[in-house]
Amino acid sequence: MSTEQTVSGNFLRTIIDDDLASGRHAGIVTRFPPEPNGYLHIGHAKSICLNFGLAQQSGGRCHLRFDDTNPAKEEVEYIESIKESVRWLGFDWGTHLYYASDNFEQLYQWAEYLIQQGKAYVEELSAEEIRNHRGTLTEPGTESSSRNRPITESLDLFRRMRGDDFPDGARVLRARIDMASPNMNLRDPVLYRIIHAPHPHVGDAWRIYPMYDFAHGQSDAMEGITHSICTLEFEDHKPLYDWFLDNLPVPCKPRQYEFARLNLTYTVMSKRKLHELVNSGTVSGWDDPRMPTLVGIRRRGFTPEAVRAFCERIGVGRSDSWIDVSILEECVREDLNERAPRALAVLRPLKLVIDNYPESQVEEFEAANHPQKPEMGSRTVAFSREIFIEQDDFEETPPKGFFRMTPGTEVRLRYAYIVRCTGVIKDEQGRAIEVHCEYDPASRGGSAADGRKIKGTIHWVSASHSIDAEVRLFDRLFSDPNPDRGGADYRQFLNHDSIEILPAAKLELGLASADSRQRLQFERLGYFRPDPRDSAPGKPVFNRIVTLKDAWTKK
RNA sequence: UGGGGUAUAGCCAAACGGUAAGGCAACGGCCUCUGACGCCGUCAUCUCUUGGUUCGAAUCCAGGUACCCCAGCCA
Repeated sequence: MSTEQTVSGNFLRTIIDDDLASGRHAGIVTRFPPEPNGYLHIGHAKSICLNFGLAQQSGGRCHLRFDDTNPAKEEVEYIESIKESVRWLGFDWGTHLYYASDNFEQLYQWAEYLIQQGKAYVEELSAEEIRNHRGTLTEPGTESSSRNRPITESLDLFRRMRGDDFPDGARVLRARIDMASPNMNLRDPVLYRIIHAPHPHVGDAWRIYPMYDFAHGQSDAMEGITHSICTLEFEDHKPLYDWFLDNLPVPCKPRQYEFARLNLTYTVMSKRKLHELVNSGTVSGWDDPRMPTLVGIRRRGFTPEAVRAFCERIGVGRSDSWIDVSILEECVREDLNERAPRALAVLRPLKLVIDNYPESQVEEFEAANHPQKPEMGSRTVAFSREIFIEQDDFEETPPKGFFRMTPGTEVRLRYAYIVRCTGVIKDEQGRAIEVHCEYDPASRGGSAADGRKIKGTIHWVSASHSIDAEVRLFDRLFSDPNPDRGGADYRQFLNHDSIEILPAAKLELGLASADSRQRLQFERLGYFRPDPRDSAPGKPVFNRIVTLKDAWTKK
């Protein structure tokens, strides 16, 4: 059934396979149920890949359902962005797009049904009073006098709640379960509250809105969901989830299963904190390339393939886990190494003059677009007497093991010639501003005529055959692996060097017309792509997606 | 302190009573016109801990310990 890639089993896969094998279910139906109150992030990607992936692998289907039960926090903007991000990740819900709000009438009827059964009642205590009645983790709650209100009275009150007879907060509908339950969720949870706010999907049709607990399971049931997969913190809600399904005439009984949410190092994932980063101007927006949002990593240049590979690689379990962000970066490298054409670019230019090269001469060298993939073709790059090399590739007094350019030794200019450094010109501060060298005319193309081995190869760009471009380098948003650690203010761990803008990098000519759909490897530097928002025709602004692995600077 | 969870290598994660998969990282080596890529090798006598059952335990039982979640009219 599945392809050659052996997907290692996880506990959810096992449950589904068993259910299929035992005939408990003829087909699998899952759902991804975001609340449209913010943008999706990499943690959601894990859930999306899980839900859609599990359904896909078992020939079932996965629904996209908006859990839009709280109009005070939800917006159309988020609905659209979420749809866009799920599609970008590569998943298709087909015709199965749902909104919990489309079920409001049925949910309302079911709420009346519970009242009639004596299993729900209208409460007039304030939020604070309800809290005080709830008890604590170790002490049982106390029943409110509303609990024994006659059914007809609750029914009348509930209908008046719907009919807009009360202001926000004046009444709620509660389930009548057990104020002494050790599970706080069962201490007569609130089912409906009054909110006077326009709803992003159903407009002003309602004044009362169901709580998550009253909407989620029933919506699952109405959609015929077989496996309702959510994160661990909802485990305590499962008895409530089941209570509704057992006490209401629902068409089927989905089962809830929980998995551990994704935690990524050097970032934050809570919607509240992401909102704060955006609203405080710490980042430029939800799609800032440093953000863990899907719109952010998309703009940065990560591919959906890489994100999916990441979700596959990290696995699924029930123990709290912290995934190192370098695993995500490695997935991006693996994907881009295969498909990104190579190019030459110098980020921090240092002029190199080849003294014995004819003043006005220009040569063209052939450069492979991918060293392992001749089918990706080649291009020509212009070479002349004055070129730019990377500042990091020159050291007047090199550390041990350095085999780039240094006075007296030879180095290869990729695809061009072998040169020997003859000297350096420095400014008053002692910084190299111009390096001089002589080339070996017999090494045209980069290979020595006598077969001598040249250890170092550096990249370059011809001074008069290059364009200037802005290049943006991104680093982790936080300097601590876990900015949430110990309840401290995560903002104190902000990495103030998380973005570096290089205003005048030198790029080989062909890059002037680079399109934001292209992702390139700048040889020896990393993977880059033109920023889709800030690039202009003929004037790209490049984002560094991720660096190349570097065994040298690591030492 | 009530309830619900989780503990297998630096980070994830398999193993379902039969003798600790795999990935990432790390380390050593090879290759190399990208210090990239690729390739080869090394990497848990042991599964939080203490006892017990068993011919045999990461798996079963009992007791500890640590960490996470729950007292929203959020999801």
